This record gives sequence, structure tokens and C-alpha cells, in this order.
Amino acid sequence: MEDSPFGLFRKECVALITDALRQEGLLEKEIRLTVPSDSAYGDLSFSTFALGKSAGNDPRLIAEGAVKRIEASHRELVGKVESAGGGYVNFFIDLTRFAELTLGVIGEKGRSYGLSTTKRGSVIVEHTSVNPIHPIHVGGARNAVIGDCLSRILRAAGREVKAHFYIDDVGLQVAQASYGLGMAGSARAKEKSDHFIGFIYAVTSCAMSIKRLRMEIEELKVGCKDEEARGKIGELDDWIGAAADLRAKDEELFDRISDGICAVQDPDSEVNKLLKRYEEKDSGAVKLIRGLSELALAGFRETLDRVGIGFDSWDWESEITSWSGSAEKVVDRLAKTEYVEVEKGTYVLDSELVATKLKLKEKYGIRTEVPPLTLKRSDGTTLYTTRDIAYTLWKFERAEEIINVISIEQKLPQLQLKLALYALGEGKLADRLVHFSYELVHLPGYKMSGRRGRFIAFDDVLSEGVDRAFREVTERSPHLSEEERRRIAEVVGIGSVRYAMIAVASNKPITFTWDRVLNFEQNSAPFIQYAHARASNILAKAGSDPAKCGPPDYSGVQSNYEKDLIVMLSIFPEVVSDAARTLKPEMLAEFANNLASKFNLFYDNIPVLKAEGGIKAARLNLVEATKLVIANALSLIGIEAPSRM
RNA sequence: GGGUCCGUGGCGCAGACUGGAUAGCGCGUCGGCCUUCUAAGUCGAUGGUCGUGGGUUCAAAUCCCACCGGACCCGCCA
Repeated sequence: MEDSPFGLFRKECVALITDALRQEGLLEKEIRLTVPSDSAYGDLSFSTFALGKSAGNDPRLIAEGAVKRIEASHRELVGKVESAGGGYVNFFIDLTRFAELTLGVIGEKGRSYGLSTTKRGSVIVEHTSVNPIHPIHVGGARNAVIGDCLSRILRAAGREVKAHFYIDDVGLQVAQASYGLGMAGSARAKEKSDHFIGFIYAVTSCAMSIKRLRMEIEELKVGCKDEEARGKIGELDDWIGAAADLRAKDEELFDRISDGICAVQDPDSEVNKLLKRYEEKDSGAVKLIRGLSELALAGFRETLDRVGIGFDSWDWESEITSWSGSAEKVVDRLAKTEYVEVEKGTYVLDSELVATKLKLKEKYGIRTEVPPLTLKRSDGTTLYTTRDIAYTLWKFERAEEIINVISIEQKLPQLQLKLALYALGEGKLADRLVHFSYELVHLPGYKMSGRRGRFIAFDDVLSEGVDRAFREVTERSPHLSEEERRRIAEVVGIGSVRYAMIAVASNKPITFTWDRVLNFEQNSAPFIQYAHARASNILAKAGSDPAKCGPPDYSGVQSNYEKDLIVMLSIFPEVVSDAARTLKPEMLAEFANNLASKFNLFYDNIPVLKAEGGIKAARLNLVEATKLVIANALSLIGIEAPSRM
């Protein structure tokens, strides 16, 4: 790994403490330095408590001895060294040299500062992959933003990344929506096409659920099972409520689909037949289902383009898994193993047997029985996870590692997928398959449900964000042209949504509220963008020829404001590699926010344009470097950095 | 019922992988700062037994166990 400026300082500290301890006859095999809780304790520190414990010495004496040795050694970036706290060796940066080094490296590398130059192997990041039956809602938005940020960060860390969108057009839901679309006749989209499909799907699933529940309730009443019937009636009420909301949006279209479904004896079996025909590539089914999927995808592309999310590959499930026969082949291969049973015409993988026989329970932290996985329906069609096994093999022909960004709800099927790979003798692939799971986005008061048409669409969040940003920029910068205010509003509004989606750790649920997502104050994209705009403004006012200030004098850059800023800039490459290693895109958001915060303190306390000569030159370099690193950090989370706001 | 994840001031979060010095930040509330590089900023005040109880350790928000609370999963859906 190439060294960040801070990494060089760390290396020097490690070398100094190693040498000192060796001279004292106390060598630790691994030196671990920590960043102190307070900068009064230095920039890195070493704790001698553990050494004191194992060597039976007083930690304080060890620390004091080490400091004496280090003080006598040659130092480059390390300035002062102190012992403190009864067992710490605290290292302080020599700011003049460190500023020169850090700002020199940033100036030299420019936009590539923070990016790794080492190539580190290929990886497919599969993300978003929203079913083409409704628009991308806020839950899918979280997936899309996380996946896109992961792709950007891994790419920055030297991985050869391909972003893939898996189009699940062989799913039952798509068949259902397509069945409804068939009933809609000549109705065409008046709105964005994926929103239109979302409406069709919700109406269809409502109508079908209501019909099914009514029949089930009848049967239960005939059988005198009143208790169960009451439960179903509650469910039915919920669907009827959803249906009423949908009907209010477009009565004519609603009635056409709803009446159509009422007239059919068994719509569920009709949907299943449609799906079967699609898997068999029947041309009528293909036309209908592909037509619907394309409509939805056109909408997705529009939305994703707007937020700067692009894909290297759009993978049709039908082509890769069903029509190519690869899913069928997976079933055949698995059927030959001892793990698959044929029950009532279905193929079932005994996941539990795979886990126990191949001793995978401990590896995957499984403490209970793993439920079996049905591979094929009794009508011969395949199930999602089965096709996903085939798709996974397909992806492994194209990359060494796979990261699937899929919500936590699919934890079990993702585990079963790995177990299935092991059953196939492809355990090595399973080990290079990562399920990057993230928690759901909840709505306050009700549960999101595409089937009921109850969700908040990503498009609506973006529009609202941009509208609010436009009002904000108009109020603050009325002198800018409308065109420029529109452009800034787009960057700021969308940035704030992206930031909100990425800033919370992915294993924590988010409760969606407009004010939280569209926050323009601290800990938000606009806050960071604003710091960037301020830095840009200083540079613009400084003019194009900073060289006339003379050579930079870094000995004049000694305040804590400047120091904190420089240290922050110097750790950026480490933040990128840590975020890539631990798959934590939120680290970039946090870093950018902290950097902006440090810059604001510097901005309010340290004059730049009014400084003179070499000091002015040094500060201008610092501002330039800050502007650059903010932009670099933001670009890794897909947020643009405007120069005016 | 079983499993997984989460629980940090009134609200929203960071810190937990890799234990270390006084637990950080934002919002909110109250009070300041624009004749000085854009106030989407900033300063001060307010507010926390880090869910509870044990354990390990020189040292626990962090590791282990139990319990409580919430979310999610346990389909011939995805």
C-alpha cells in the first residue's frame, strides 16, 4: 500500500518506538499506535500498560525510558515526544515539515490524491436490482446509493469494479404485474413509465389478494373456523383500504383491471401459467413481460442518471438463467448430490445437511437448523434463489469476487445460496461472495408495500430535495442567475439525499422523514459543499497567480486550526483504504463532514487573503488542498462539489 | 417459539472489527458573533449511570454470558 503523509508519520513513530524498546530489551512483536482522544496528548500514542504487565515493569518507567531514547534519535516528521498519563508515549507532528510534505503530495497528485495506484483484482458489485414492477422507492434508494458508493470506493482502492443490475424478470411478481397490464388493454402511461407500472402492479395485486381472501374466508366460514376467518377479514380490510386509495388515483384503469380479475376463475393459476410460458420463452409471454420490464427500466434509468448512478452491465435473469438452461443445469447438478430430495414434484435442497456435512455451521455462525431451500416448483418453474445460483456462477466467470448489495431481509436465501455453492463443490466461490446487507428504510406510521402501492418514490424525494434547495439558494444568493441557482439546487438537493442514504451505518434501520433526509445544516452534503464553495471563493479572489506571494513559508502555519486541517488532509488515503477494506462507505461521509468542519474553523479564525508573503502562499496552498480533498472525498460518495452556492 | 442485528443526553447519529487518557458530533432549547476571504457558517450554555445485571482485564461504550426492548427472517415470494 502506498503511504499517505500520515502513514509516513506513523511509520516513523513505529520505527522510533520499536528501536527504543529494543534498546530497553522490551520488544513487542506488534506495535499498535492509537490516535489520542485529545490532541493535547499528541498525534499518535503508544500505550505501555500491556508491556508493563507482561514484563513486570512500571508502565510509567517504560514510557519515560522510551521517550529518552527517542529524544536522542534522529527524527523527520516527528517533533516533540512526551511520556504522560502513567504509561503513554505521545508523538507530536513536526508541523512545518509535515505541512510541506502533505501539501506537496496533494499538489502533486491532485484529483488522484487518495486513490490507490496498486491494482487489486476484479470485483462485481451487484446492486439496486429493483424488481421492474414499481418505481425505485426510498428502500431501493438506500441500496442504490450504498452500492454506487461501494463501487466508487473500491475502484479508488485499486479494484477493477463492474457494477451490475440484475433484472429479475422471471419472478412471480413481474408475471403478476404483466398479467394486470394485459387486462389494462390500451391504457398507456400518463406519468413516468415506472410509476405507471407501479400502479398497474399494485392494482393487480390488490385485486388478486382481495379475491383470494374472499374465497378463503368463505371456505373458513363454511368449515365453521370463525377464529381463522376473523384473521383473514382483518387482512382483507387492509387490502380493501389500499384498493380504495389506488382507485382514487385512476378509477377507469382500476376498474378495468379489477373487473378483469374478478371475471377470471383462478387468476393465480393464470399468472403461474404466464410465468411458465415466459420461462419457456413463449413469444406472447416474452412480448408482454419484456414490454413491461422495459417500461419500468426506462424509468429506473432516468432516476439513476439523475443521481449519478451508472451500471456497467444490465443482466436479464431470463437470458442468463432460464433461457440459457443454466438454472436447469444447476438443478441437475444438485440433484445428483446427496443433498437434494424430490418431493411432490419439487426439488428441495437440504441446506441443513450441507451445513452439517461440510462443517459450515461454525464458519457461518449458524446456531440453528437451516431451513430447506425449494429449487423448483411442482409446475417445473425455477425459484429465485435457484436462478441466483446460476447467476452467481455466471458472475464468477467475469470477476474474482462478488459483492451483492441486498437488504437484510434476504439474509437466509443468501446463506442458502452459499450453501448451495458448497453442495456443488464450489465452496471457494462461496468464500469470495459477500452479501453486503443493509437495514430497511421505514416510514413513520405505516409499512412500505409495493404490492399495496404504499411507498415513497425515490423520484419524489429527489424532486422535493431539489425544490427545497432551490428555495434555499434563492434566498441566500439572489444575485445568481436562475440558471445557476437551478444548477446549484440540483447538486445540493441530490447531494443531501445521497448523503442521508449513506451517512447512517448500513446495519441500522432508517426511519424516513423529509426533514432528516433533506437536511441542509451540519452533517449534511450541503454543509460539506458549502465549505468547498468557500474554499473556491478564496482561491478565486486570490487570483490566478499565487506565485507572486513568493515561496510558501510553512513555519507560518502553526495554529491548531491549520494543524487539524493538515492532519485531516493527510489521513485521507488511509480513510479510503479503510473504507474499502471494511466496506464502510459511511466513513467517507464522516470524513468529508469532519474535514468541512475543520475548514470552517480555519476559515473563521485564520486570514488567508490578508496574510502576507510566504505565509499567504502557504495558506493558499492549504485552502487549495482542502478544496481538492473535499471534492475527492465527495466524489467517492457520488456528490458533486459546487464552487458557488 | 427459534435465530440474526440493533439499543449511546429530549430527537438523530459517530465511536465497537483492532479494549486505553475527561464518551464525540449534529438537531433542539437559551444566549452571543456579519463595516474583516459567502452566517447553508461560528462561539458559549444546556443536557449522558453508553438498555439492565453479571463476568474477563492494569483498563470495557468496545470482548464474553444472561435478561429486557425494537427491527428483520424462519414461503413451491423476492
